Amino acid sequence: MPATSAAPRRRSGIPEATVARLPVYLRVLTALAESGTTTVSSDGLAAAAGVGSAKLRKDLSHLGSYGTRGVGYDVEYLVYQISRALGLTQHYTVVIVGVGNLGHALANYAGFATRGFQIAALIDADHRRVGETVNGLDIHHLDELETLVKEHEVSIGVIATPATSAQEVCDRLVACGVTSVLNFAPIVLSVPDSVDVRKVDLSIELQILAFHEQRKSTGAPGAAGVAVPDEVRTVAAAT
Amino acid sequence: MPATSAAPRRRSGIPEATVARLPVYLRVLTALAESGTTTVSSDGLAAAAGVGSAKLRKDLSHLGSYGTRGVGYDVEYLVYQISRALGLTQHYTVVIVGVGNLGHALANYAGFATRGFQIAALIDADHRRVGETVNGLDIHHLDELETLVKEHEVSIGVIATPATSAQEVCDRLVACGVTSVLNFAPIVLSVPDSVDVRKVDLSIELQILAFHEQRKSTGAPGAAGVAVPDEVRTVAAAT
DNA sequence: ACCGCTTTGTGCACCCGTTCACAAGCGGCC
DNA sequence: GGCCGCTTGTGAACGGGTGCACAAAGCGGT
Repeated sequence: MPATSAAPRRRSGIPEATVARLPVYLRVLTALAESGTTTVSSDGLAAAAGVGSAKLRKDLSHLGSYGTRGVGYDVEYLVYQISRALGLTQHYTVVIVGVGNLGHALANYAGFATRGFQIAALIDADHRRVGETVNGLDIHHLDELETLVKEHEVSIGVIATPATSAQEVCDRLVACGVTSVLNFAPIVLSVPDSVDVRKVDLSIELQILAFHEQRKSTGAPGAAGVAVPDEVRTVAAAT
Repeated sequence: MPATSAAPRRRSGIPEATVARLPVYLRVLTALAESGTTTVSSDGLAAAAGVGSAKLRKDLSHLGSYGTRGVGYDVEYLVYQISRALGLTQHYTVVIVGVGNLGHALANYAGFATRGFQIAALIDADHRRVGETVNGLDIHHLDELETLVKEHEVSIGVIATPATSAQEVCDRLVACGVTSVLNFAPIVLSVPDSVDVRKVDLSIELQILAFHEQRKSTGAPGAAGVAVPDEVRTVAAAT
């Protein structure tokens, strides 16, 4: 059965919506730290992260009271606390399955290593790619998936394969102990409830933007209720 | 400085949460159509999309009553209605800025063209890449950005540049009329309220997974048989 | 030592989204 | 033609998230 969606997982004290924002705060804070800033107010941090200051304070309050009234937050300390809350003080091992264009991009992505994620292996189904090296990482064949996952105690699998093989790869990952999956293939994966899946879908994001584009181009001042226009007015698009 | 507002956008009749799921339904439906299925029930469609059937029906009810009680939904008709609701019956032109690994992946991604998004141009700051061809598309230099955007009436910009140049590129896109931005760079972009921004952030997704991994490993070990060192028992008193 | 300024942390009310449960509606079977 | 089973569409209850507004709490200046 597909788990999916936002389950009411409250075993931890931190709301899911907050968890989703913590990495953003973390990134902004590390940038601040590198620029030499030692202290930041909730207003400042909120502005940099693109959220409201009240929301930010409430988010941080779920981790504990790590600010100083009248002053703000100590950047370095907050970085540590957020990292710990997110579990980034541990090390996670990752495999990337599918070394096409996207797989290459992922293998070269700096954001992985800098947050404690170690890429244990790149895996591809194409024998011709096996043996190649991307960003210092060897490409292994799909046959070795189980061996590699167990050997490196991989806990997170990244699927960057074509849609047709994504479910099969996912099943194999889950079967040998992977408990979290990041899926870039444009399909809905079925996994046991015990496995977390997050998906990143380029096409979906574009379509959501298209929806908002449409709203803008239809003028739409205050239409309520409404006759659904079968035809939409485009500004100047005649093909 | 206009910070990005994650405010509830209620200007259209369709809730934002529903809009985010419509592309998923659309994908499942097109797959069904290709496999020859002509009608589908809310239960069947919901299962394939990984959501609850009640939620699916409520989502679709926002578009209108396009189902037949006792029967289900006509696949082809529903595809059309969702496409129309999302604005995919219109034609959108896209530029991709930054032709690194990720840019290549995007340029080759089939999901763009198949949903009515046309890539007008690939743009990169590196002169050495200019003139190359990716997936039949020429790479132009960053200097031509304004010209290309205006000439092709681009409405959506995709930013796949390094973080350092993302804000500048974004500003230039907005300045010459782009009203929607899909950002892959790991920074928070500042844009006027009139511009929609969606971000896709690999690192953030991984960190969210890490959080859930942590929860699993600190909870009940013994599922799946992967031994994890449990040195992270720093839990403060939970009230 | 006190006062006033600043900023955090949070109680509260509101709103969006999810879920349940069921009446309404449609097709097919007898 | 009437009944029966199936499925949609939706009213209503519920829960989580957001934003407001303010009291509590430090710090610096006098």
